[in-house]
Amino acid sequence: METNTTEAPKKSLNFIEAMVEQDLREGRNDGRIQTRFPPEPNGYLHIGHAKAICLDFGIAEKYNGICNLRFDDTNPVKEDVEYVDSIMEDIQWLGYRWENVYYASDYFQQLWDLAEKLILQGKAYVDEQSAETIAKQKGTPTQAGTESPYRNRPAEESLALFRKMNTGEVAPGAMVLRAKIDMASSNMHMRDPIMYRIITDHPHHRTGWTWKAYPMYDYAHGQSDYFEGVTHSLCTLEFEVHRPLYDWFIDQFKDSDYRPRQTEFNRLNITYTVMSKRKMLQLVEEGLVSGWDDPRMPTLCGLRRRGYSPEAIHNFIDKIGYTKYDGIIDVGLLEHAARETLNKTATRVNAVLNPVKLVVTNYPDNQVEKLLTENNPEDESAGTREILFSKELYIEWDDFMEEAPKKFFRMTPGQEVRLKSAYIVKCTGCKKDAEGNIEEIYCEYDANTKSGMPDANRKVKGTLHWLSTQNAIPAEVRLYDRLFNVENPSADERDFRDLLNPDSLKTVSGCFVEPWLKNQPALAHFQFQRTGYFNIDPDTTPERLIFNRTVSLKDSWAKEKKANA
RNA sequence: UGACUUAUGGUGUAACGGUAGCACUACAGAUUCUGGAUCUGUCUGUCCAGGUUCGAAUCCUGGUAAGUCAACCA
Repeated sequence: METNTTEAPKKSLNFIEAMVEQDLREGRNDGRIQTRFPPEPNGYLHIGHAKAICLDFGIAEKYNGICNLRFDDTNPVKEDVEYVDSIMEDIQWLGYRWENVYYASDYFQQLWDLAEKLILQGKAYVDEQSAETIAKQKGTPTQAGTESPYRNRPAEESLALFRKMNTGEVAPGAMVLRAKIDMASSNMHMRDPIMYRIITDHPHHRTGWTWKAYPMYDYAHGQSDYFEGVTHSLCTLEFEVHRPLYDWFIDQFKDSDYRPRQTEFNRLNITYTVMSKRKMLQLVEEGLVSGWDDPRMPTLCGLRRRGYSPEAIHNFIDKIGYTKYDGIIDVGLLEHAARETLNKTATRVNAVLNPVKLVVTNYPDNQVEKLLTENNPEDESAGTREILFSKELYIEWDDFMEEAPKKFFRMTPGQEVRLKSAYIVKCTGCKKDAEGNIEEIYCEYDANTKSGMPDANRKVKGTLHWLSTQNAIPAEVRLYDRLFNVENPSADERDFRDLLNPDSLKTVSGCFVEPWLKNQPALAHFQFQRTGYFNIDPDTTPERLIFNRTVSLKDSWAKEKKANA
């Protein structure tokens, strides 16, 4: 008796979902689930952030919780509203809605009050040593640090100085507030970490010049979680060593059973790609790419411009999973996710990237026919459209060989091929100039083999895409390849700029496409039949139609050619 | 020569003490009006050494390897 044959196979939980379900079973935090996505507004979101976003928002969605967006804006030197806007746009593009938007800067007063309390309890002190001295005293991972001479100053003294830190009376760098924990801890982060530093030369993007002393990440982040009622604070592996400090701060202030908990997962690495904000910024600033939204960039705006849909991103994130193992994902998986998603939705069109003229010698000179072709064989509801056939056509250079190997199923003298949605034609030769360069190719068509007619079912090995010279319109096509030549640029000892792939962008002009593509909106995506998935670049103007290649189609002929080369 | 974390085919990810499975890749075949798509099949794996157990990828001990940490960044 099989009762559940119609049920989808149960997808196994990742370790975070398993943890959440256990927390739910145990009634932790009253069964409440709350997460947050906490970007610093100092750069554009990339595919690695998408992984975190899908987890933060996904967990909340799945377990009837809420997820807030919180900007961790505690360092006015680096942050800007420009980034706030793009971050919100990208999250929404991915299809998520936050419950609330918060800013760590919303809590500056609360954080300040708590810090004063900590000082009064003798758990924090103002240190007047220089940054260098403090760094030196910190010790090394294998060597304990030494205590600051200011460590045991009276609490009232620290409090008075702390207040001065925020009035402008104290120069940046002259004083910091430190938590008094353990200078001998094996965890460097517990060696009296800095809680506040003075920044006076940059206005904060939200609070302006109001504050002179700003809280550091470790203090502000955990407490913000606590203020908001976050239950699951999910972050990447490099924050693992921060967790004891996160917990320490929570312990100092916690006044009920509620407690947020930090859990770390592996960040996303992809082959032939860099995922560091610093390196991306460098690529942009040094003009090595055209901008944050260069289609070769792993930023969300770059992927969007490249032709990736939110569905393709989700599809990819679903495949890679969440663990604590710091590996590197094959970029082929990202490409596969794009093909898989686009295959179902992209309208098939004819586009000839590298055209050569094909003359159907036995076709009437001035005749033109309208033929029907399907928009998407994967989706019958996509319907059909008309295309124009005439005596003179364009086909790809790659589809002709005067002397071809046996496995070449395309245009070569004496061989029959099908012109997609049109006729079966037989190649009869070509015309050459004085130097022997081929100028045009000749063939004869069989009038009884028009698509839909009985003779059209004749077996031919190859089917070619084509365009009529009567109505094809010119276009520019940008072909993208991986940005880097080495699998793992971050692990390479050479300067990452020396590892760039010089052929990551090939601009091809003189292409031809179907005329109706002129009127499509930016980012609209298509499959260029037998070639790949392409979308309309926002640089497109009425005079200049530009396409980006999102990803090529799998090409077993290219593989065959390579194998025999 | 410290602390924390991790280790399953080429890559990523399952198996929660009981048949090592899935996806991508690669390779073969079927099919096809896209050399696309689809379908079928094949190759390849539990880091090492001990221990506990009827039984270990899973638990324990010890190695080995990798990642992270010494910003007044987040």
